[in-house]
Amino acid sequence: MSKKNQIIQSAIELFATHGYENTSISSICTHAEVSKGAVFHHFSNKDELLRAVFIHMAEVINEVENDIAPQNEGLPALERLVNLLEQIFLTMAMTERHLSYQFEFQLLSQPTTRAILKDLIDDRYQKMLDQFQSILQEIPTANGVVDSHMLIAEIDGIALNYVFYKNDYPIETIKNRFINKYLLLLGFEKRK
Amino acid sequence: MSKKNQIIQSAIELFATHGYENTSISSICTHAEVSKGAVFHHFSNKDELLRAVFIHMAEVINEVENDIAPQNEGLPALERLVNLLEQIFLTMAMTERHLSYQFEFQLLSQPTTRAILKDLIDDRYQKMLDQFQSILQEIPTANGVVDSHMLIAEIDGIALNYVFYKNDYPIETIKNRFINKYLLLLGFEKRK
Amino acid sequence: MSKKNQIIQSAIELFATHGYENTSISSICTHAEVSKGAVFHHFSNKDELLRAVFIHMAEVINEVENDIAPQNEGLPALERLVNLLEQIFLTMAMTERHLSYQFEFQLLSQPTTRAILKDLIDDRYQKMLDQFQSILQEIPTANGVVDSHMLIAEIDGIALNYVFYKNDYPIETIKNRFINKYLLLLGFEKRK
Amino acid sequence: MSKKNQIIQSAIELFATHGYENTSISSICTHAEVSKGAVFHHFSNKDELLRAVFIHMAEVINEVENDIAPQNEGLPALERLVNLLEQIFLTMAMTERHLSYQFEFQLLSQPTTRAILKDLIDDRYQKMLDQFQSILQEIPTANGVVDSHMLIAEIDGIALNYVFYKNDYPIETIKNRFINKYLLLLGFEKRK
DNA sequence: TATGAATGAGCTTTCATTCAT
DNA sequence: TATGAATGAAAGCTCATTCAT
Repeated sequence: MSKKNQIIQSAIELFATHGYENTSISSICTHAEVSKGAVFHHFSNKDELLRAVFIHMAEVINEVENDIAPQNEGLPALERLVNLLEQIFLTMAMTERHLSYQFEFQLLSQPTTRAILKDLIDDRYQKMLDQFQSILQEIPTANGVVDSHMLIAEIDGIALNYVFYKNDYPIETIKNRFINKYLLLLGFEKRK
Repeated sequence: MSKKNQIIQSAIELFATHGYENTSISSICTHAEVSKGAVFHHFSNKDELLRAVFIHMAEVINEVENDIAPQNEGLPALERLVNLLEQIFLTMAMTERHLSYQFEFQLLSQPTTRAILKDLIDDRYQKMLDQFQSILQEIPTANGVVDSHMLIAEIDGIALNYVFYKNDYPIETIKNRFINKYLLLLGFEKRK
Repeated sequence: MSKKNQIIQSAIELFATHGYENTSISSICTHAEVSKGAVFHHFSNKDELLRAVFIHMAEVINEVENDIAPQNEGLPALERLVNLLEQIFLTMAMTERHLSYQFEFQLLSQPTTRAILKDLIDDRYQKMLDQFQSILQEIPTANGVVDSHMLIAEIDGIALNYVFYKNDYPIETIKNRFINKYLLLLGFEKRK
Repeated sequence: MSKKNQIIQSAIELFATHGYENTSISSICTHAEVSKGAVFHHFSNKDELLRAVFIHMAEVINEVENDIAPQNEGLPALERLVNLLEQIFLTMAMTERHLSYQFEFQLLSQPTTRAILKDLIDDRYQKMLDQFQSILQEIPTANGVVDSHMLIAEIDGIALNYVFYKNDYPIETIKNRFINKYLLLLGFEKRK
């Protein structure tokens, strides 16, 4: 792995566990086993490193999603919606993803990091919005824009609470009642 | 207002707008027009100040809620649920509350602040859980525990997204569809 | 006990165990259960408190010595010398005295405290010198001035090492060989 | 000279003259003409700087001693003892050494510094003990362990008093009577 | 590319001291 | 006498960043 990648990997880990402000460049160097000069050679400053980290994380997530997405081709909208939600809850339950979820919430809710990443965050939100809208516009009972916002928000909220309360969280039951709620709202029958 | 209160007020404002880690005691002193010594006279360290701030915020919120709660006495469970949700969305829409919402998400998602406030956060979550459960247990079609968790999580998520995207956010329509979803899930008719 | 005395007692204990510079007025207040105002009411500043502490300690030591001294009246010089040395080693071995020995060495060897107490320290040294000289001048083989200085210095050194190495220190044997050395130097027979 | 050495040199001088607790890192920086960052780059904290200073001083002293020691090879024990004592009194009388003597007493008698340096102080004491014992064990009338402790303690005491009272101190006469005392104790004739 | 010594501003915290009550 | 809130200078230490090598 290149030094640049070592740095990004260590930064992800340390930013996520201790927070951006509480992670010094020094500690990243120690963790990544590189010198301070190396960090500033590859990234002009700490903010740029954070942006690189955010972009890297988005790429990793995209790869995973792209692996699954094609299977949805050609299915009716309702099935695609349910499949998408199932997939989202599935990745949410993967414990190795918890850290990156936590990290993202941190970046969103901290004023400084939010400002640094503003454009990237907005892009990312727009993509999620498009993904849901492209499905919902095919369902006449749906309010494409509003329901997309609502879906994203609610999933965010569930992920937020889940990753922080982990063990005791009834995530499986929530998933089922969550999907059923939407089926009913859109005028379909409950599952099971 | 006592100096101690001046300090807490300034801390709330600055912590919320710049983040806990990015707010120096010095800047709080300047803003509150007190000396550095005064801060450490009243709070043993910055962490304790944060806890005092969190407790103060919870008290203010409680007062508001207690003003409204009594009106719910004696009503049927479903009506109490809808009233509660209406009230939550109402306060969420009050722009003067946006800052404190943002602040809370920040505190929850930042590992350091979360650790400092762990007990207080847990208490607060438990209280919200109890509030929803005491209503839902009277509705046979509800799954008291699960639905309470889900309600809290979804409201969190909507608030999170709303306070960050503000102007463009279709909060009113979301509120209505949100409440309708729950009515349908619990086997009732949609409103309107 | 008066507040003033409470303060002095606490100051002795804390200065001795943590050092003068590492003992804050605040910690003395906590320990003595008095307010900060009380300390500055009785002592104009921290230096004056130190002087009061030093004077108090000297008084306590004097009282002990004066209890024993009269028994030496009328004895021949050599016997008075031996008795005095025996008494000094006896008090040195009292564990409750170790703290005040340590404290004194601290005050002597720290430039700041030494400066604050200069006059008191010099007085005290002069008194010890006089005490030994008044005995030694009656012994023709002694060099009154020099041997007094030497006795004081050596006793200091033994006390210094003893209080720091405590348990393993062969203080009893040292005492005997120490006294014998002086008997031989002054032309007398060894004891025992 | 490297910056690291500049820092150590300045620290020795300032610690010795003002005391460890009364010497700020800032003042060391000014004196050594380096930045604060440089100090903390080379020493993880003030305590570690003190340890480095102590170790450096011990090395310097060792070099001096090693220059003289070989001349003692092969001589009878009594002569080696006298030579060693002569040498110790000689270095004690060198005014440029007074500062480091004072400094050492300060470090020994201050609870905080003593704790920081505990292992180094104990090592150093053990070495002195070994040095005396290796000589005394060849003299049948000596009590190797006890007399070594006593010698160290008494020399300490004399040095302590000498460096603090300097000018008026009859150090030369004390030296002679000191050595004679030991000659007599060990069953030999006085010198001169 | 990469190193790590060096910088200096800024941080949290401590503390002797003052003063209105 | 006694309190304790308030002050502000100064402490130890951290850290992003620069730069000669």
